[in-house]
Amino acid sequence: MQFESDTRSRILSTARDLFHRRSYADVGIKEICDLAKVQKGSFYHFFPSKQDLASTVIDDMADDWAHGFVAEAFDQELPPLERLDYMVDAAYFWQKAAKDLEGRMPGCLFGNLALEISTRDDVLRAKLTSVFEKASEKFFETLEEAVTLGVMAPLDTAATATAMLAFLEGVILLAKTRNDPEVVRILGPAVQTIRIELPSPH
Amino acid sequence: MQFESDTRSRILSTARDLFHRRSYADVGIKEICDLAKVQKGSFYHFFPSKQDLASTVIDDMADDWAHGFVAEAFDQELPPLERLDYMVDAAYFWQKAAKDLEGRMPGCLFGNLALEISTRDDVLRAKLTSVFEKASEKFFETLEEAVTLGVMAPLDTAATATAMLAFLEGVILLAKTRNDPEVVRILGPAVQTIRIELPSPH
DNA sequence: AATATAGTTGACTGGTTGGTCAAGTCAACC
DNA sequence: GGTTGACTTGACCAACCAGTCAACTATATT
Repeated sequence: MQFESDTRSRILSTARDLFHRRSYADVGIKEICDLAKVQKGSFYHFFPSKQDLASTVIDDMADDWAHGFVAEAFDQELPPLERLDYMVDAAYFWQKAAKDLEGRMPGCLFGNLALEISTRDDVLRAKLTSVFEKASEKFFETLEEAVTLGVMAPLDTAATATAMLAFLEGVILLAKTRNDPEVVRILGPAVQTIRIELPSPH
Repeated sequence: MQFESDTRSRILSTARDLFHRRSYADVGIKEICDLAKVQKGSFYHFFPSKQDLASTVIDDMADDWAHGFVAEAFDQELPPLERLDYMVDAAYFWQKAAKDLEGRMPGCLFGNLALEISTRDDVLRAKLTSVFEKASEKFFETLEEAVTLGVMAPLDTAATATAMLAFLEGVILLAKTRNDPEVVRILGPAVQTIRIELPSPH
């Protein structure tokens, strides 16, 4: 037994790619197997069900994400407000690259899956909630630091962090609908203007 | 022949409801027919295909929407900034009502469909783009008025309008993922803080 | 060499999918 | 009373779906 069977990881990356470019319901296991050059039975040797595959895909992508450009964007070395710009830039370049390559803006895998399956599958919904939660925490830390450094007036950092994440998801949604990554570049930077004030004292 | 055949409108409202609560791919024509108490053949008498049904559902919902709470929220009588609050309130109450009734937050039908099918069907994607375009125009008019009245400092009204729409869609996406309409109530009002400045004259 | 186990193969199942169609019903009009 | 055309009926279809399975191979352990 290897660290990670080649077959398994081939299934995983193919599924991730197809789920991202199309949707959960629209991609069948047969198609995944064909593209990954794997037999049906082998698939079910590694994954008990399609739902379980989706669950693993989410974990897998969340991992890559956290160790990839999210880690880069939220680099502690960068001044806090620049991290927000970095995040927007990274989203723009990624979406643009995908569009240039395949003609279509795939959007955010997590956002896509969330809207598609969160009314049908509570297990996956919970998983996606926690992915968003973790992303929101990165924004939170960034805002806390910005406030501490005095580059941002005090505000409700927790709520604002979530609002910023929501904004980015919304921008990507709109950009995907227009199939135009430029939407991300134009609207994205406004993430810095979003503010939710602290509950007023007295 | 009536103004609108009862059968047709029964199919339409059933489909709209199911597509909204679940998804396009997850709802089959048989299920729509069963719930609408209509035979398969009758369905295909009125709609040439499932795609055409979806197209009609989008038009139908966009119409109801434009003449319903969007018309109310963007009422010319209201001060411009209050219209934004009204919009958020309306979204909150609608989502909350749906959740109280069925246990699930359905989110925004347009947003849901956009992420699910816009990489697969350009006809429907174009239709959704125009729905968002129209909504964005309402924000645009509101911002223009706010600037004219002097209650808002001059800014890039067109870009900000789209950004505000994106924000609301993102907030609803996150709320749906958490299955918690309160997210809309808490984050929604921050829509007023979003600003995209005019290109600097220098 | 014998055994155990991880991985692979591809045919198979029962159910569902979007969509078709020939045969019919019914009300309106000539 | 005959004809037209909108509407309805339900059986039917090929393709596809997620998932199963018994037989097989390859490798590692004893």
